[in-house]
Amino acid sequence: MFMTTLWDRSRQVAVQAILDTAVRLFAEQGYEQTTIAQIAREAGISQRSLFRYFGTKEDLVCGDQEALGELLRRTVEQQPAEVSAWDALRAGFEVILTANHTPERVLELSRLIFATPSLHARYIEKRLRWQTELVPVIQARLGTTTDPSSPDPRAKAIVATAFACVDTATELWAGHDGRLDLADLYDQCLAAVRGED
Amino acid sequence: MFMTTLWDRSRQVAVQAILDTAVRLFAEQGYEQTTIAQIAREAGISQRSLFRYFGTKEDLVCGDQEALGELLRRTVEQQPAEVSAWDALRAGFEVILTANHTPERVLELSRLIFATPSLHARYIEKRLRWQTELVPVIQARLGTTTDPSSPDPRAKAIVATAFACVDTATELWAGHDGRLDLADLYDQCLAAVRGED
DNA sequence: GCCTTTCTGGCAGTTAATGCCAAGTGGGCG
DNA sequence: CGCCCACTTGGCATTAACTGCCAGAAAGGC
Repeated sequence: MFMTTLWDRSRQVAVQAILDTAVRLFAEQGYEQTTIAQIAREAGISQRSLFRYFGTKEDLVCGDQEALGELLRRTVEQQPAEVSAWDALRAGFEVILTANHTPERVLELSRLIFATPSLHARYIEKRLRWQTELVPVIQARLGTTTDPSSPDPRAKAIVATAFACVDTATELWAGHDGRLDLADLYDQCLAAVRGED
Repeated sequence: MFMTTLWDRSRQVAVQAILDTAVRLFAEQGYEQTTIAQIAREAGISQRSLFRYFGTKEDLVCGDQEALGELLRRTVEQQPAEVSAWDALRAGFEVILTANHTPERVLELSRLIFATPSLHARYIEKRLRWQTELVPVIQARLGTTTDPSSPDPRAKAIVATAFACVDTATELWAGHDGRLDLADLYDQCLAAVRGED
């Protein structure tokens, strides 16, 4: 049923308000210099409730990635069978890009993540979970290896490399204030790695 | 001068004692369940001094990586000019591998790192610093790009990919209790990514 | 309107980490 | 040996990120 309870709605509003406050403060004075207490105060919420919405401070920046990971996996999975592993991953990344928030918000968050080592690390860690979910999908697309006695690292390696290129492209993109084309940068990274193309 | 003062020596002893205590406790009861207070108590040192030796709890596991990063950078840098970027990086990784502790200790630490999210994040963070240090070295080996107007993502992408393969190989290696050859796994990963070879 | 379910806020407590200061210890020197 | 300087150590207080607990408020079903 379309039972959007008031709880759900006010929750959505609260989450957005907290998120806006947090991102603004992070941009103004840096991530480490901003305390949870300050965010809670300015967002008009108790510290305790803030921790109920976002389990950790880092989740304020890279928290909503679970849904995106699911979208990515499904997109890659549903590519036609004749599409190569690399192209399937590329298609997935493309969808994620457009499904994201506004480009300005993405740019702001990217800058924050790449400027804060602990955030960058946590961000990559979240993405590692996406990677493990994608490995079987890519493995299926590669077919079985000729030697079934030793484990097949191909899928793992391909997925890890694709993400490394996404990361590299995003960092460059954020460093140039979004003036370059992200998809184009990704292609350049992949070309540099794979030689031909 | 070769002035190995008593301070330096006792410092070395203390560091080793703390490290042994910490790794043992982490293996016995897990990383998160072990407190700094407990490590300090069992190592016979004050909590305050422990923090002077190791700035953070995470450094107890992946702390001595600064020296390794330096070694890696220098090794890659000193490869002959005719060695390709990929081979130079491979040579660097090879040196690091053998320069490390005993394989058992490495295996133990790897398992701990891959099993503990916060440790994994910190480990990634340290490696990201290695990457940024290596990018100019690889860039020099690649030569300048034909189009100087747009930034050159090649070095960044190559370094990121090489590390992604190291990470993939290490995870597989740790998952198989070190029964496989790490260098061999790395080569397989790179072959899967780069096609030929 | 009443009762159950769920959410909220405050409070105390834990843990990692940092600054400060007094006390201890090694090392050089007359 | 005794003295002084440099450096280290340990305890204390403090901060910031979390977590558990409990009382009270708000929402939803009847």
